[in-house]
Amino acid sequence: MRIKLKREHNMDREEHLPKLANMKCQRVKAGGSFVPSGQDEVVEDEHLLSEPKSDHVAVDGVLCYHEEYLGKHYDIENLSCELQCGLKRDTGGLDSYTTLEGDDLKLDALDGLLDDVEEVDDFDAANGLSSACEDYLLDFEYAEKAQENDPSPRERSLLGNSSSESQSSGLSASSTGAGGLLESSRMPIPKSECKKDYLGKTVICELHGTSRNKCPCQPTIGDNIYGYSLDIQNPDEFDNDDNSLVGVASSDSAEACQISALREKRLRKRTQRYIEEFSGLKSKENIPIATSKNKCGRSDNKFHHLRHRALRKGQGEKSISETSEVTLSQLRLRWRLPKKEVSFSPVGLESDEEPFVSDSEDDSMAKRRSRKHDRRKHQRMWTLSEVIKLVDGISEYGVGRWTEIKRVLFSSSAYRTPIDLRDKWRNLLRASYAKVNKKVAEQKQNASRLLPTSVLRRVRELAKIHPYPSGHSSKKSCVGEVASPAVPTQDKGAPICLGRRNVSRKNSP
DNA sequence: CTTAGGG
DNA sequence: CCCTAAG
Repeated sequence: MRIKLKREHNMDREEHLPKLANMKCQRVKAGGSFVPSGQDEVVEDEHLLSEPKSDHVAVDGVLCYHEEYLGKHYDIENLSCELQCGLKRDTGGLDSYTTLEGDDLKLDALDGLLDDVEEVDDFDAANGLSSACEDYLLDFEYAEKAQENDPSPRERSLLGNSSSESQSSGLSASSTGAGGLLESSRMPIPKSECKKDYLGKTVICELHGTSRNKCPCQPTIGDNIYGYSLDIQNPDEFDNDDNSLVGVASSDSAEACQISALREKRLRKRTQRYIEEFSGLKSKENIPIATSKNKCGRSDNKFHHLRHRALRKGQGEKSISETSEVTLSQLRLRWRLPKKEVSFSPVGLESDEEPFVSDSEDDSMAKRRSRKHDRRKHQRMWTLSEVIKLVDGISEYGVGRWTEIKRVLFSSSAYRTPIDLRDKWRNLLRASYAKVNKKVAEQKQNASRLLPTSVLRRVRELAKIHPYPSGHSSKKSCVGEVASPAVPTQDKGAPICLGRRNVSRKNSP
């Protein structure tokens, strides 16, 4: 999105702009559900790919096949020239597009491009770093160009600076002139390719420089180069953006895999792998996980927010911080961590659990599965709030109505299945029994890890009411009894059970 | 499909 | 958590 907008703004020829703008908007909206959009787009892409037309080619090229095309159809020089032209005009560099876009073809190409971008974004979308991918892609092209073109040294220097800046700055860099330049340069490339005829030759100075800068070393071209450049360049970006990248990689990995499988070959593969590795290495940084569910919002917001969040982190949003701001690495750890951290989060606060982690988690999970065939889904700690919800749900709906409870209380948390609820309940019961038997003393000892007494009490009560195995004894519908018998150990003054839960449900069936 | 039960 | 059997 951002890029697109940028382009529009940048475009010198505003006449065309409106068109593009509209188109873009539509697309975006239509795509609105970034994730879902994938299918259609994919189809399109394929279609495009199949077709030899330059326009399509351009698009494709952007995504994956860029190299081939370059080799076959284009003179890099031309491209670079065009690109540069665009760049020259303004740092935005999108101009090239604008010029190109005048034609329908151009538009198409653009759309395709955009779509692709969006798709890419989709991946990221979850995480909200749309730009990262693009940058990534662009970089590739970039590298290629660099290789092919012979940039003049001086140019290089110029661009070099800018490029470096952009990288360093990370995503935000785009905003900066340098960043903009880079992006623009990259973006235009595809078009320029298509259009190379059009622009034919403008001067490339700047571009070359940039490209050069980045990948001065690469002698050869081709996949190797591709990878090469990638490695070289990305690190920086990753560092800066790694959040986004990582997030991206993690997010939607499943979808990504599917979609990517179609076209993306090396591009995505590398990225993911790369990302993963990096993520592993870079546990250091915190990656905020997107909390908001709506995808659109996400993509846009994330980007900006990420940093802010990082900054804010220290502050005290307990509940939120816990959930929302989890690094990938942290997340992993967290799965294995003792409950403490999680369980103690303030109960009420978590608006809940799920939003934040769910996406990232799912992604990560998917990722892992895909990678390792791990069957076991990584454990997700039950938070106190969750437990409470569960208990409430059970009290309300009765034991055994896991799906109901799931639906009502845990609808937000995708990762909790009815079975999970049941299992959790089972464990709670066990715990409650244990406690009862052992008495308070132990509770105190373990207190830190254990559930709050209130919860325990409730669990116990429920347990009495319905013994886990559905074979509930219809026994006590009434509260009074329940409270009295076993619970002595604790001081609970008032019978908790009564108020809320009706036992009735259970009996009925 | 959902639940129970066991691993 | 996962897997399987049973309703």
